[in-house]
Amino acid sequence: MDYLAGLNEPQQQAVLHIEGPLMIIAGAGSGKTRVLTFRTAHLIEKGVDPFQILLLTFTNKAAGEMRQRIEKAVGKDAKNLWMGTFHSVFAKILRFEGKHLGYTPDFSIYDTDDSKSLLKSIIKERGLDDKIYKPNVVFNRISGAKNRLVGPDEYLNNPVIVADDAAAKLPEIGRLYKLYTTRCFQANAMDFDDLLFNTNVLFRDHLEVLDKYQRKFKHIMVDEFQDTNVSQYLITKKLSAKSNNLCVVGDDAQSIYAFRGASIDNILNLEKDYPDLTTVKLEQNYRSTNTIVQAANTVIAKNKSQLKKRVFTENEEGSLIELIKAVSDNEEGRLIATHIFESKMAKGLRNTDFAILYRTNAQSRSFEESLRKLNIKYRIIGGLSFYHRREIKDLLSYFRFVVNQNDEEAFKRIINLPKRGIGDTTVAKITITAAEQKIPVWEVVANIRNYQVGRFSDALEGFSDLIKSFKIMLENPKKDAYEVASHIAKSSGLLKELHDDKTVEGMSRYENVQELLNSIKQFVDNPETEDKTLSSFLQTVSLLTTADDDDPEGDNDRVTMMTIHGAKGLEFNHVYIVGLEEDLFPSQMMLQSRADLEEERRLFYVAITRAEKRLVMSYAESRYQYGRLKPCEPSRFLDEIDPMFLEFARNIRKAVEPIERPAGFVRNITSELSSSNRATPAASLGNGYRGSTSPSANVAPRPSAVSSPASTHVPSADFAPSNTANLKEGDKVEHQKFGFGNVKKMDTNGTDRKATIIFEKGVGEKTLLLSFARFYGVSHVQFLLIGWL
DNA sequence: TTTGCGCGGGTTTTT
DNA sequence: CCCGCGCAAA
Repeated sequence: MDYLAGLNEPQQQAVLHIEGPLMIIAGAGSGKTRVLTFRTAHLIEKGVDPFQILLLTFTNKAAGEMRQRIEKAVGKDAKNLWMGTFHSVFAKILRFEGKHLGYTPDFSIYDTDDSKSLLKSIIKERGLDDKIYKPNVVFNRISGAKNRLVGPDEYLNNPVIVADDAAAKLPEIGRLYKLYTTRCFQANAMDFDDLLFNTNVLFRDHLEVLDKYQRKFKHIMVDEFQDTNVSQYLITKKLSAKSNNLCVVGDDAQSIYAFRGASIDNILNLEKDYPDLTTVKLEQNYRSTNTIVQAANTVIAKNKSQLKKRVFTENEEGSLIELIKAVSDNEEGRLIATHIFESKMAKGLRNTDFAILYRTNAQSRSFEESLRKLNIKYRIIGGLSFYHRREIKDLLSYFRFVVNQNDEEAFKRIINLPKRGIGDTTVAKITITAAEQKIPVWEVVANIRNYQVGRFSDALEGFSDLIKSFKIMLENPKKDAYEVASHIAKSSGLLKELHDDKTVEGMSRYENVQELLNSIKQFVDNPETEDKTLSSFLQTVSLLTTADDDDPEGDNDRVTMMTIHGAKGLEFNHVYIVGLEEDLFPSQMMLQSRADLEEERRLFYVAITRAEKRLVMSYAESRYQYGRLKPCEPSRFLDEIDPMFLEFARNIRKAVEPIERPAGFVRNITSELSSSNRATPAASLGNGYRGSTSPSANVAPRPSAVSSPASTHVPSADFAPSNTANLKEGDKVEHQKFGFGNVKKMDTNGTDRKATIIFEKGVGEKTLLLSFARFYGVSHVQFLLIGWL
């Protein structure tokens, strides 16, 4: 047990504890991941079969990283651990066991958009006004109920809830809940909450199944326990009832997901459910300077619901926290970007040492612009994820419908795409008929002549023939997911439609679709993929978390930007917490809806404790919103860390002047952006709120459902995108993954265009099929700044 | 059924 | 400011 040497006493205690329930209260930066890793390794060393260990993490990425670390300690055995998010692990189990509840293994997973869209249809069908019954509100209400394990019937029979809805003048919600549930079931679909809810139902009603998994999982560990909801907690409680080996790790001070049903009580009350609970507190922070630790402690000191603990550090005092006051959000962006630039130069830091954390995704705009101007590379985590882009959802919907013909939401999306002359009226008729007769939509579509659905049967028959042909291909065991997927993309006409769209947007859409196909190829080629069906790909994809949206292979030296929620579990040398303004952070909404500042404080606590060495905060005195400049007050949080604040307020930075460019800094003149695939940020970004506009295509990370190096495999593509049409020998190019290079040779083979490129960095010579390659730009098109000489 | 125009409302965080 | 919706016209 050589690894025990590096651990402090409570850490060792946690690692060595094997039998019986254990709660590890792990303060920020206290080495929680190490403890979990070593504890797992220790279990395996003591003879526990990895198949019997279930480790539930908050993101799939966290699971992957931890698996690697465990593998380092114990070797290949780590492969057999059950690890993942609650949603992904139990979705997997439901694929096997869903039959007990009437689902097939191919059930669809509805994302939030699908759920809301379905709710909207139901609301309209019931003749209710969707301005009063806002799908959003109804959905949240239903989601809340599910997370507390209140099913539709219990909902309708619960006088308190009913009275509540009546008081809110929304008495129909219970009915809607019931209908929604029925429709999802008919569609052979589960939403995110259902994955947990149904797991609970499964374990409640099918004791033989519960017993099977109780025997299977002898040791259960839950990371980020403070962010589990009742539904999740009950699953772990049931599963561990036989073995009594439940180990939870969490920090009540970092509970920031109450809005989605997480209950801090899980952690506060665990002792009641487990009288023989052993509690270990990890209170020493190894991450941050003392200044940062103390500031963080001050922020949550006034919170009422928390466990007693004292986070301390033996690290150096560190530099004072800095506060930057800007006139506007744009200036804020400039000041922060310049600050980063200066620190980088002064201390020889890399981009990855920096993170900018904000409360809402929409705030990223000003920082993007400013960083770009200083040629600092960045990446945005979160925001509009790749899989929520329209074109991606469209194609995925095709896949979903071919796999599961009951999937009503997928059906609605693709029935008239590309345009077949089937309008909303017809679609509504079909879905209503299906719902009334309690049959799947597909029944109606496939036998359209038997149903009175108007005169457009021809178009509908064309559609159903198309789906039938896809289905036949899907069921052919010789065809892998990639072949089926690319066939669907082509034959449906989706690819063609996007290819014909010559706008910048259209071309980027086309590339995204190619990118999706590419990732399916990688999924299929990946030797670690057990189940290579399209259905399995869909399941994987639906449960990706935002943090998984990362590109481990690419040029990774980038400043990270994300919401504070997204930053949980991460650490950075220098952290900027921006937009510290009243109503923004703490959020107006949060205070209105829950009238409680505590979670916002914890959020601030999380943000502060991400920093290792240096912490900078900023606020703007005015901010663009709906195109208008609005005055802002500094956040009350600045007062909450009062003693610190007074001290560092004296150190408020001078406004930073634009830096002078050192000699040798090359600026390459830009021209003609038109044929580039750059998302022309300057043009599309007004001064105001960016909303859900895609975050600058050129810097946003690529999707990596399944990541692997850019494919050298060359599938046939029918269309070559025109943005690389002018590429010729001798051109200098920048590729998203491989960096700069020179085009050595161009090959045209039918419609396929290949470029052989010699890259400057390491990778050497590569031949890339242009439709699958992504370039920032082509030399005669533009580069802003090439770099330092 | 599709398209174009005018109007109103929207902004939290995520599996 | 931008998106999505409802309504009217083609």
